[in-house]
Amino acid sequence: MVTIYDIAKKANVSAMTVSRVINNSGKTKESTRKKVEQAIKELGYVPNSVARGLISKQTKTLGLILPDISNPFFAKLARGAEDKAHELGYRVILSNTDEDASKELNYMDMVLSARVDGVLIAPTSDHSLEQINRLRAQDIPVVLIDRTIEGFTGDYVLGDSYEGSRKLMEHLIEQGHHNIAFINGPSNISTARERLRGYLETLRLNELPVYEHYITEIDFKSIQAGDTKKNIEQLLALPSTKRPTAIFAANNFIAISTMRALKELGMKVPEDISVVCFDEVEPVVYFDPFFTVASQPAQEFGRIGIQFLVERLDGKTIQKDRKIVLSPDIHLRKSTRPIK
Amino acid sequence: MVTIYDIAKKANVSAMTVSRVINNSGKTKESTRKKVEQAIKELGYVPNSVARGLISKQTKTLGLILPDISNPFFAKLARGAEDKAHELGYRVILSNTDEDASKELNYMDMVLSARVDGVLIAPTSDHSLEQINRLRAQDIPVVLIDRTIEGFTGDYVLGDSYEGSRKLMEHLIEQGHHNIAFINGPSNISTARERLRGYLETLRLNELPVYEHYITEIDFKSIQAGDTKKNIEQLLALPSTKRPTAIFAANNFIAISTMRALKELGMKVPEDISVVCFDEVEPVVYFDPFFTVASQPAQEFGRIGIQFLVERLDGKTIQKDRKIVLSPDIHLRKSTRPIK
DNA sequence: TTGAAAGCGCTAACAA
DNA sequence: TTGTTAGCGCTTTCAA
Repeated sequence: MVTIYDIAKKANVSAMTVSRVINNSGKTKESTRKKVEQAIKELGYVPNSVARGLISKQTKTLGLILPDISNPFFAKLARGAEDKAHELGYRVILSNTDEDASKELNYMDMVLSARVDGVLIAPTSDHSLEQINRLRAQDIPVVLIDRTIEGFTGDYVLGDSYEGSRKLMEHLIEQGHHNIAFINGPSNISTARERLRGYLETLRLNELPVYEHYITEIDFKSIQAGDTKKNIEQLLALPSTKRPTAIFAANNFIAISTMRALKELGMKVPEDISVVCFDEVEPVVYFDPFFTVASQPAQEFGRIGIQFLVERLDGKTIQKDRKIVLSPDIHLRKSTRPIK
Repeated sequence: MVTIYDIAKKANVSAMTVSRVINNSGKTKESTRKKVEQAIKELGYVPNSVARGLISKQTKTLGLILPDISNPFFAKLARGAEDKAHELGYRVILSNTDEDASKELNYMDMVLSARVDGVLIAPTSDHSLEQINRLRAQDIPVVLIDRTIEGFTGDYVLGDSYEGSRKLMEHLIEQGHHNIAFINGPSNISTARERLRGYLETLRLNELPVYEHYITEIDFKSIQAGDTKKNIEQLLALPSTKRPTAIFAANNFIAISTMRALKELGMKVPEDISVVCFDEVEPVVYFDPFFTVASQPAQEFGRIGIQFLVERLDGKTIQKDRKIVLSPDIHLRKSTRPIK
């Protein structure tokens, strides 16, 4: 592997001069710079970021910690993040937590040992705060993405879960639905709490009763295991007058598993029951927009998150926490229909 | 930031002893190890991989270079790769080339400067060979994923594009389709060449004529720009007896843009025209399997690719190139129908 | 079983 | 404008 000393020898200068040429720092005579650049080209030299990182304490690497990159929402977010990071001269290390706190901890150690300059994370739960503070203790800036955490101070980029929830619910109610079931994610994730808040508030504003048995929670692993069907079966087991006419699925994966369960149970959407959800069900949306959804600008989440992170690294002078909450777009499509 | 010297001081030993404890190398007395471990815990020490990497010339980091992580096929592949890498103790740096050779070159420099231990790449075209050889020249193992390159020697993990193509075509022909258009990806990508070979061979075996104007190519950027519509319009402009009754879209993104164009042009699938493609259109497939596809085990691509890569790093003793070609699964669904 | 010295590739600080 | 020296945090080598 070629080092600056090889270049120095070839160009008949000192290693320091080579360093200056590479970094465009200090003064170098035009002619020596030419010589050095020539040698670099001939030997195919590429600077060693590892050595550079050791001395400068900047690895130009960021950690991106997400629940699951195979969820199109997070894939888009990751794409936005990676693009922005690359624009700004940073590399991105990817991790998938599967919403599992122990995996998350594991990846925290990993990014710590890698000495990343900053971390963009969608935390698995409020308990992640402890891990985040571990990073903070090492002066590693952390920006939250998609979710916040109780007691967290710092930058974040979220979607407006409350607003999206309000709008989806209003839509259903306008369509005549009064019995609306809500299949939520785990309430230790902020988006779930906000979506529940929107659900309850909309019922209240419309003077509709809250039926506790309409509200269920399901976590990532249970969705994967196909347990959504149990939630649905319970709802359908209710006496026909009490059975929900619509389901609000709190995210795209819940919506998909809900659709699957409904199908297996012989229920047609929207004929027999209406369904709405958060997040697009991509990429099919491009040719057959089926779901009525609250769509979030995932790619923007990623771009802005990285932007904030890097600004913390560069400027260091930003005093105030920046908390961005992006509004979802409501798309009315074919998974809902008016009743009575 | 805590270093081994801080630990050494606290535990009243030398830095070297701390190093030995951390790495479980050499002999250390039980009691000193305890002392050191205690100090590590108290100070929250995490080893610095950067320093380690400088001396050991192993960064425990791999490069993953893909066209676009927001394509569910590559997202799944990335998920498999990241999981396997993590199991084996490696970090993954993610890059998106958008099938663009200059972006690819850019990322090659990036992984080179990061001194990754190995690279898993879906190359943008046969021209990527030059870049790959640059890595090889630095003794960085490269494993190809999803695609191969003319003149490449080394490990790869591909899907059997020829076989998938053959089977999709046989299915269409069995259904009575004789006029089958083929919208392919750019022929400088091996999968496109193999899929074309399968297309042509199936026509030949069935003694059907090849119509040159049925075969078109479209690249990544043109798909993004919505140009697929032009290809479709040309096909539909043919006199009705010569118009294709089915379209074979070479991948999921082409299929989606084809569906969209057909819709805009007032054509229904499968009523007016049948469509088949490569790769699942996820995640909708889980509740509404629409497309007749050749489905590839994307996650396996990633897992096996990383496995091969790390084996090169560890063993170094593998002489023979390992070339894995995984068969696709054909799923017959609702996007095709028999004619006449 | 433990420690001291040297050096990985680079750059900050100073000197020439 | 260019070069010398030292050291980032760690591990390899050799010595005790």
